[in-house]
Amino acid sequence: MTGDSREMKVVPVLVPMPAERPYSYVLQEGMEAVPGSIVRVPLGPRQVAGIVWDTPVENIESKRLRQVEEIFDCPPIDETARRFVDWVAAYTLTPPGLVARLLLRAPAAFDPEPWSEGIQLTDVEPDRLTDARRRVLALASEAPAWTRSGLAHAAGVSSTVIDGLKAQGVFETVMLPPRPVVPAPDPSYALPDLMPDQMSAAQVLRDGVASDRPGVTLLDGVTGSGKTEVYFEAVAAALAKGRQVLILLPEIALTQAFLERFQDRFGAKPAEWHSDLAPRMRERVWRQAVEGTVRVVAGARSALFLPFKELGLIVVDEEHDPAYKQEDRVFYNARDMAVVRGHLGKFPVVLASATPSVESKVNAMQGRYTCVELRGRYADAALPELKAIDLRRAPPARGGFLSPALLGPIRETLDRGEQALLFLNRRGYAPLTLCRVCGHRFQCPECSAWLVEHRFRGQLVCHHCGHTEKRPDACPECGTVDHLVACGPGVERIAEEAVSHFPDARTIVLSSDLLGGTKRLRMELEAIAGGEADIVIGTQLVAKGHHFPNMTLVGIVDADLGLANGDPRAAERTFQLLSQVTGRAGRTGKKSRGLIQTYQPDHPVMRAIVSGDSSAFYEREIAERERAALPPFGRLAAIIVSADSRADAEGHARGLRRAAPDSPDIHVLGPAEAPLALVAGRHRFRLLIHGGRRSDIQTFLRAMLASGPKLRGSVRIQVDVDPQSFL
DNA sequence: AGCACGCCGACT
DNA sequence: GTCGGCGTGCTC
Repeated sequence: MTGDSREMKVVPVLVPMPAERPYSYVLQEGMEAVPGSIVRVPLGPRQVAGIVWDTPVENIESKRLRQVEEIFDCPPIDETARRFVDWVAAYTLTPPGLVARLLLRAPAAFDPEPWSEGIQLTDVEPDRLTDARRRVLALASEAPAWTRSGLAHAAGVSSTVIDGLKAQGVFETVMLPPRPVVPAPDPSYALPDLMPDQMSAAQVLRDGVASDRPGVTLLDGVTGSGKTEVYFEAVAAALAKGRQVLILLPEIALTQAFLERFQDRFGAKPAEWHSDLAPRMRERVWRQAVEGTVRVVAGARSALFLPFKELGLIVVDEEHDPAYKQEDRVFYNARDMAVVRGHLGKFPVVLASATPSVESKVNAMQGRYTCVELRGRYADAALPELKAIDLRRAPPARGGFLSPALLGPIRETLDRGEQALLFLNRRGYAPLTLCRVCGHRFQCPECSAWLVEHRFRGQLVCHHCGHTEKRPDACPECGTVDHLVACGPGVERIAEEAVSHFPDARTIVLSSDLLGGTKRLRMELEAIAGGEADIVIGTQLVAKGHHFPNMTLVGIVDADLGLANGDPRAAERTFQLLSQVTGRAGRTGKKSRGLIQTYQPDHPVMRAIVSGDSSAFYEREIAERERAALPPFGRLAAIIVSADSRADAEGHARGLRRAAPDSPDIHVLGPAEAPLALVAGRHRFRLLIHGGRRSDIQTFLRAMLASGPKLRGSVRIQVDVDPQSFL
């Protein structure tokens, strides 16, 4: 070796920005990095954390290279997690750097947690004993080490007592390792008492975990059939094997009640991971996941990107829930990516739901997933009696929206001292306001959607873009005063109607525009569960999580709402939503019922809900999707327009339909649902195409470019993958 | 993603 | 004459 060519060690580093490939950096003298090491590197004017990657480094002029500043004292991100980042990046058309950023969401966690100072007993005897000293010494021998304040507090003495003993040498200082965020769960803490079908289902899941058999199991069980207890057995099996477990839940379902159920089974709570976790806790969970201290994490979708040391099972509860889709920056569906992570890590994945998504049903039918069904219900959770109210036969009184066939049962429920829930998935007072004189309709100036009246706030609000304006008294078109009429119902209007019928009942409206945010919402939900309301009128946020022990009547105000909005998943969503909402009435132990107001009592969704048998509904839905070449059957070019978010996409779709009337059917789905993307310009505009032949897509694009909205720059096809190729 | 640079409209 | 809008380009 010649003197001037001292060996320079160059490493690829994935930096947290939209780079298509890792950047190259030079290691300083004596630095040792392996793939997965977390490093601090200069990037432009600032310093960022990046991950040492393993794709070969290509030649960069050496004068452009900059040095790695620091290698963090942190276990390297493992091979599986790195392949997962690459996979997600390729599948979602996201630069790998941005995906890597999801893994690095806890900046302070790259340095080890500090050890804290503690004390432990020595052989030295104190010079004399006092009452306080006796208590301290008695307690101190019960554990190997204590913190100074912890021991003082436990013994009920001032910490000066400890200081005195320490000065004599009775205690000595020791360094204590960081405290685990949660105690270790014990897989055999409280073995459950399972019913026969739960037992066999649990056995299937346990076997999958025990035999290290990777693969996906769809756990399909009606509300109240005990799915949670069943998948807890899979969790127990994974824990017993020394593996970590991730339980994914839609954010709203991550409740105290769930954590307590887990604690009842395993003797300790799981670590939590969600968006409003305190930063300090977030860092501790991240660090303890990578070090393997934390054994079970219950988290929202972003928990999928925690750098687990030895993950051995993922459970996706409520797998059908749209909250698993992330539609900003990195577009992904956490349920699908969980399947991928399991596949790459060669461990099992359990998808649980009472109303599985059509995709998962198809995957189960076609043998990609193992299907485990739970049919039975606990005795004390008998199904509610469900009935459709045919609004053509029993119409509401003029100007109202509640049928006499629903009002009667509400009265009876109130008379029994029980609670009623009226469900309407529409915020505000009325979805449309018009002028009775000239017919003017209030529209959003930004996006041309109808403005929704919010009477409590005295505003007109666009539910699309958030635009608000004051509700005027006069028509802006013809100037006539006091002739504006509200059309159609929203929850506020239903509340008004309920109050007029039942003035003595305590009525409450629950919707996401409730002032006071999630905290207030949680309090309201608890108050309702505690019996502080008689009639609850709510949007879809009442569908999840909470148990209302005295809720014996559920009325669906407009079951048809949402069936006719052009969304290819409209029927599926409605089925899932209605079945969750009617399920709110089924867990009381008392006789309960669900009444469903509809103009289409023969619609497959209504039949499925009322009969409790969804098989015909799924069959039809699958056939329909297959015919229309919609997901999960992406064979033909079903064109989906999308942009940076679903709301944006709706706007683009409207523009596109106007500009290119000959374009194929345009279905708007969120970006997270579409694996093949055409990118026009840079960020502005994204067309996502589900399935389809490249030639069809190009034909469509050519037509669109000729007649469509102005597209910046060139249009290119980035990726071409089959939506199910990961299985 | 962040950040700098750069080129056209309303202001002390 | 400048402040500041956001369009464009770059980061090993």
